[in-house]
Amino acid sequence: MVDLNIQIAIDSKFYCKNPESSDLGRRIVKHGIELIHEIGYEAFTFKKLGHRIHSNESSIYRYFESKHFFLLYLVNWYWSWVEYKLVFATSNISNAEEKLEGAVQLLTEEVKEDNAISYINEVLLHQIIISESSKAYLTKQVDKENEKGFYTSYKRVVDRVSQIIHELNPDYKYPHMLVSTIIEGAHHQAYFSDHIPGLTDISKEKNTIVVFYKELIKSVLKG
Amino acid sequence: MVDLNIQIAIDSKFYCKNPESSDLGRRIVKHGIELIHEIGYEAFTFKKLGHRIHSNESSIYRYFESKHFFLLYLVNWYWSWVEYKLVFATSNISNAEEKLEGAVQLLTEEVKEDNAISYINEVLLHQIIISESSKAYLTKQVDKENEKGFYTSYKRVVDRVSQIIHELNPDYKYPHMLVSTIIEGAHHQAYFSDHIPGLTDISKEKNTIVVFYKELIKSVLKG
DNA sequence: GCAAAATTAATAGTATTACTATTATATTTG
DNA sequence: CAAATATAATAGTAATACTATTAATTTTGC
Repeated sequence: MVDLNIQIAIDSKFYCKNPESSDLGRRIVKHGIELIHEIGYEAFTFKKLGHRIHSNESSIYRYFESKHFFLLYLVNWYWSWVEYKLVFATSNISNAEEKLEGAVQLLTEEVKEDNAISYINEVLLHQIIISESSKAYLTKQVDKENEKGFYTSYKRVVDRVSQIIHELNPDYKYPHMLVSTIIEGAHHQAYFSDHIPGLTDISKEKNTIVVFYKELIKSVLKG
Repeated sequence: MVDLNIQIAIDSKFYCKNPESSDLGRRIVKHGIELIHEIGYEAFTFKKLGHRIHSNESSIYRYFESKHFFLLYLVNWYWSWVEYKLVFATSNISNAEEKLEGAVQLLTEEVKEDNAISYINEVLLHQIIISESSKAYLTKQVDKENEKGFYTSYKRVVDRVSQIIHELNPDYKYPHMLVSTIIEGAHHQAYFSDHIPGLTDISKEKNTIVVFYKELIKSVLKG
């Protein structure tokens, strides 16, 4: 995937001060991703992050209201990035079936290369999405946050793929459910195959997950 | 579903002292479920629970090592209960297709009735499983805990349904992935339809989720 | 080049959490 | 009815998830 040093614009509701606007801000995001990846969201604190980047807890709070908002920021960044890749990967394909296959590929495959230009390591971020992102919405504030549009970037991705499904099969009644089942499913399967393999059918050839969901969506849309 | 006042036996690794063995233990579980349902896992503490049942934080610690173990206990109870229902619902059906349909029904439908005999409210517990259970395994200790068999009751359910799939279609390569995709998917869809409806295709008639996954599994196994 | 503004760092403090340890008081049971 | 066990009460700890204040540094606008 060719990345032309893109800028992912993140809505200001996710931060106090835009972390893209300063060196400190970018270091917070970069090392924040690394630290969450290393020790997990529960053990992650702004104090530890401050220490790691030779800065101060209180300075990080000037960028992010809380660690929950930091996670929301990362999740949002991720889905905006996926949307960008999705548009790029499907824009000049006219055949809906091909377009859908490309989309499913993108949503279910491992992220393997880090775009070294940006300060965000997409490989690590993808792993964080798999193992931590549900903690962003499995909370008692979900309704309030949904109203405020905190999950729109995720919804936009689901919507775009649903539209492709609609092109291909206008009678299919559950495109959104199908897409979100595949997205969440691919994340779960990746996590399970690493940690609870009894819940999957792992094989050493790596792209079992992609094959499984490509077959699945084809069968389902055939009816 | 007729429940003959069944006893779900939970492995002793989940508790310090068996909560079924005393009135206090049963009150801890009963009101623990209610409290987690009310305020969510993050805000839930043994101190609050102790206060609610007019007992003491330290007394609860004699039953459960930590709130994480309390959640593991509940999750385990849930899957043991589902396994029981699964065996009951499929045992005297000889036709594999019918059996599978019954299984999918059971795994994707809403739990609506509380078996008032037991001290566990299955309706609330099901809701907790939907919104909190992934927090039991999305942790950095998952590998250690999987080794110790903390997720075997979940695996057993997945295995049983996978076996039915195998009966029906011995060539199908991914029965475990299909089953765990459906189980996790149904939970997600239930949560999304309540909280982030843009990710689903909700309709007021309630059993959309059941219909969706029954159709899905049929299509997939047809190939 | 310098003062004002803005940013960052350092320090201290708070309420709460997730526990452990100890002791006292009930309750059960042999 | 004494001994064993269960429960309750109290106190204490290190860490968390912050807020507030002040000091030091950097940026910028003229």
